[in-house]
Amino acid sequence: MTIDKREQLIEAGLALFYRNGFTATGIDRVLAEAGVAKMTLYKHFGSKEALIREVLRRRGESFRAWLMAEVERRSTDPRGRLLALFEAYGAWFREPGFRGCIFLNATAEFCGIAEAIAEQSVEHARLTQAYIRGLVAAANVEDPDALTAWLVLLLNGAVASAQVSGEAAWAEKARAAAALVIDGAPPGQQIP
Amino acid sequence: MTIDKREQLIEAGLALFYRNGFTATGIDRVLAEAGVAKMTLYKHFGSKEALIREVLRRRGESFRAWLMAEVERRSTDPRGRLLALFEAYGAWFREPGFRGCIFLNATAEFCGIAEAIAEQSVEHARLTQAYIRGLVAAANVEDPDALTAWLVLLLNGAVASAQVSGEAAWAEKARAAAALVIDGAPPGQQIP
DNA sequence: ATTTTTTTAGACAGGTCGGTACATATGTGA
DNA sequence: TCACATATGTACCGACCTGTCTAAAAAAAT
Repeated sequence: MTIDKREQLIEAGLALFYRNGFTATGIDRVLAEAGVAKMTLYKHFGSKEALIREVLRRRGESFRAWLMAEVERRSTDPRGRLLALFEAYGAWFREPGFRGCIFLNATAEFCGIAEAIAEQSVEHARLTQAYIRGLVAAANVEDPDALTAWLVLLLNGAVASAQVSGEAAWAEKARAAAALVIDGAPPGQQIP
Repeated sequence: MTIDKREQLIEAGLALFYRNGFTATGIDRVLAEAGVAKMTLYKHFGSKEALIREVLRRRGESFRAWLMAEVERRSTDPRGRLLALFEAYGAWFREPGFRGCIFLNATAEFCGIAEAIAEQSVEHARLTQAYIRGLVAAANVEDPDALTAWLVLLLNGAVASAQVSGEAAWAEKARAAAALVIDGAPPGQQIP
């Protein structure tokens, strides 16, 4: 095969699930978009749920890679990188077709219903927070775990608020709040 | 009729839509739960979408009323009431069957798809923010709009994080961050 | 007691859902 | 050239979807 059918299914699934929701998107629409036969989907994934899981796993990988690259590109200063998180989110909110975070959306649809899918969101949150925790560690503050939690709260809040209101400016408001909690967090012991 | 059928439909719809999602919940399940005939639903609401809209409208009213009562009950001090928002949210997160905010869930399913439904979430956010704005106004800070936005971000972030992780403790983390931004916000001009 | 409104059960329509079966075709490597 | 894996189209399954219809029953109002 010149083109990997499996890949096309994941890409089509990502686009359609994100745009129209998971439950509302039928298998047939994914097949039509991917240009693939139904049996091929079930050979590769076995079920719609498994396809969704794989779509989320892949989206998590690429989103975190994108976020890290954006943060590193925007600043080299440890504190600047924390603020760069919010700038990257602002750019994300302004992408055409932005419809919130697919993991928060998946949680809204599947938490308490399809745990194997919801687990992907937990995992993405865990990995994203671990990355932010690393950025915070470089910023030398007294309580890095607390600051990490505050930044995560502001980031998630910005996503939710931006999705509901359609206003990407929530990213800048969150950035301002982040600047305040970063400065408000007492610095750790100075290295002499 | 001894019992109002319309009311039963709204209550059954709220419970089922919240627990299992909007798209995933069929009309028939709502009818069975409400103990009502199908025609009665369509006489009262005309469509599933209209029922969802009414469910959200009613849920918004009762949630905001509950939140206001909780905040007033927990503190009389202006700053204490801002923190009481987060304490009320913590109690909410710990309610059995908590599955996030039904408005954020509705936005995840319907934003960009069924605007008449998504609009209910926008309206709820608007009214909730107006209430918080009033609380902030009483706290006498220099930039009440900014503080309102920061509190909203932390509240929404707490809901999203608590839903994904299942950990209600995010409410206390958000409360700590709120205390920081409240204290970090310079006080407004003192009345002599 | 009679009229009027509301609610009922159940069948029905026209689709879509996720998933399976099967026989054919297409491409690949030995 | 032959064998093998992969992908194809299409039909099909039973279940479920929202919404409509009808004719009878229950309830409310007069």
